[in-house]
Amino acid sequence: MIARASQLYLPTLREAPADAEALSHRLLLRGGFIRQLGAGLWTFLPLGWKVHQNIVQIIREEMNAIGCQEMLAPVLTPAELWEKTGRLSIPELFHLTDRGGRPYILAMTHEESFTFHGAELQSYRQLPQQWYHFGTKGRDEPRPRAGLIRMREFIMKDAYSFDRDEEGLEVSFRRYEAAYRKIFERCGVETYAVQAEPGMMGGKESVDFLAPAGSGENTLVTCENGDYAADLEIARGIPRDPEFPERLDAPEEVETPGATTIDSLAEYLSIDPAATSKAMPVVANGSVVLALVRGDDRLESAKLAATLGSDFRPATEEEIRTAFGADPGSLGPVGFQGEVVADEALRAGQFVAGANRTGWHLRGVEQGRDFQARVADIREAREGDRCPECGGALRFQTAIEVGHIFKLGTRYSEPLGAMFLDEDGKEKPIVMGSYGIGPARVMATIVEQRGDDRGISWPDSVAPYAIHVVALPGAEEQAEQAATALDAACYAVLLDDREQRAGEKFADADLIGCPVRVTVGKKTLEDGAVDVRDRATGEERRVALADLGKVS
RNA sequence: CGGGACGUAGCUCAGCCUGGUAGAGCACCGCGUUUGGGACGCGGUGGCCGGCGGUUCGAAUCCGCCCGUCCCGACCA
Repeated sequence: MIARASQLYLPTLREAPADAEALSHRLLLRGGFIRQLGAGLWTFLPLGWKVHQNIVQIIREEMNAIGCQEMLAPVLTPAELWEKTGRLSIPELFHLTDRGGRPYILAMTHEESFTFHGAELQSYRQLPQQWYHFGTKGRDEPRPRAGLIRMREFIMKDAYSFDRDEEGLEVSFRRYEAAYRKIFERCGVETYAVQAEPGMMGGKESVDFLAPAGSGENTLVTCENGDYAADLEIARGIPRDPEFPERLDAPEEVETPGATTIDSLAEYLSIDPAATSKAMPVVANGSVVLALVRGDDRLESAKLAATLGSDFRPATEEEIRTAFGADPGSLGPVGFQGEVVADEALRAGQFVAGANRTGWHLRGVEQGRDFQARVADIREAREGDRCPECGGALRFQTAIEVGHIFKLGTRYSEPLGAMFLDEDGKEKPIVMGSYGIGPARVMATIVEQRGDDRGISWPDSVAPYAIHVVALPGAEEQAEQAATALDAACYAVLLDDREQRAGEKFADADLIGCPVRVTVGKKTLEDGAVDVRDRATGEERRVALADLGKVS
């Protein structure tokens, strides 16, 4: 079937709305792939849906290839299931009731639903199982953004593995990891698999697939030598060494009037900001904990939360005065009665710290001698750090999270009673994993990574059409012939048969981004030829009309 | 949820400060000339100026409330 531009709903735009900033947002909108219905709500127009379906099909094939079975679970879900797993209070969850007042939620992911069905598995003989679906997710995002990058409703491929034990889960997990690499490769997307925080999934181990892009919500940290990649939230970097002042045998008080920031403190004392320490009092589990990082560093809250094993919040000024007897800006670990968590960078050396006396600091404060701290990696890696593996330079890029896989363990099987009887006759909870990919995010990522100022450049694997035949005035018939020949050779063909000027057709072709453009016009028809142009490279060659369909 | 901005034609925006019958470019429709990189001329269609209330003889314009959208942050499988 030849698609005719004159009949397609393909509303391309010369300009993007002023509020569209991300490249993928602008180009998908301008190319007539998507349209907005509301905040975080997007309709896929015919071409956009084609691309989405192509990505879905690649994912489907790779899931099937590892023995994963496709099914479909509803979006509307009895709230009871989420009550049992304790996830009913997640703020992003959409709640609703039916006419009888019974509570439901819109699934934002389907662990509960799949585990509910997994509970029907009875025996180790039925394990392992791998199930997946392309399910619609609803999320009451506080801030949808950037077109397809963060939506309130979207389709996700989520898969769930059911194993007897941790060893089985490990095998399943690695299989998905390998399948994901193939999927992203086939979609033409550059990704890095990195260790990540499990977040609300509450699992043990998780691997994030991050794709560097011009826009995105994650920061990918990679080493120039290719031996390290991590999400900024957990990235380890080696900071430069501070220039320490002369060593002191004991801390020494120094008056620092008005020096409440690291910059002003370092300037006042004429020392390297890296030779100071920054005190960040937080409240975790009802008590004040002092998080201490080097003066030139920033606290990475995800790392601190992981170290503390719980969420925390900044302490209020009142809590600070009660716990330290001083104002913020003069706080330090010496003499503090609560727990101190100090960053690795403070393990050795003497630093300036707040004296817990407003307007005063201490010089020569040493961890282990002057105060006792739990030493952990709680700083945010930053530009200029060196690689923890090889000492190479670290690179920071914004990235889109296109996939995330989790080892769930028995987080869901226990509360939902998904038990099986093992060989030894004992009842055990099923050990689970969950594995997600957002096809729309993959789509946005492809545009981010491959788009240019003129438009999109789809890889063959996901392109809405393989070949875009542009019919120029006076060559309509020959363009039909060319399209027919290509169609017969099994190419998906888009024929631009609209009554438009050449320039507009070319501009639209560049924007829409089919891999190959065939230009049929009077200029070359005298020689019985057409121009075949590669969208990605811009290379053009002349091919005899009679040879079309024989070559790719 | 905090900070900022915006809402006028399908799209991009002007008009608002200083109240007095709603504008431009692009798009769209018709005719003509053009036709290998977003043409030109002539003539047209299209707007509850986000909503409600207030001030005023009179509100797109001033004031208040609400709604919506975007950006930064918080948040985020």
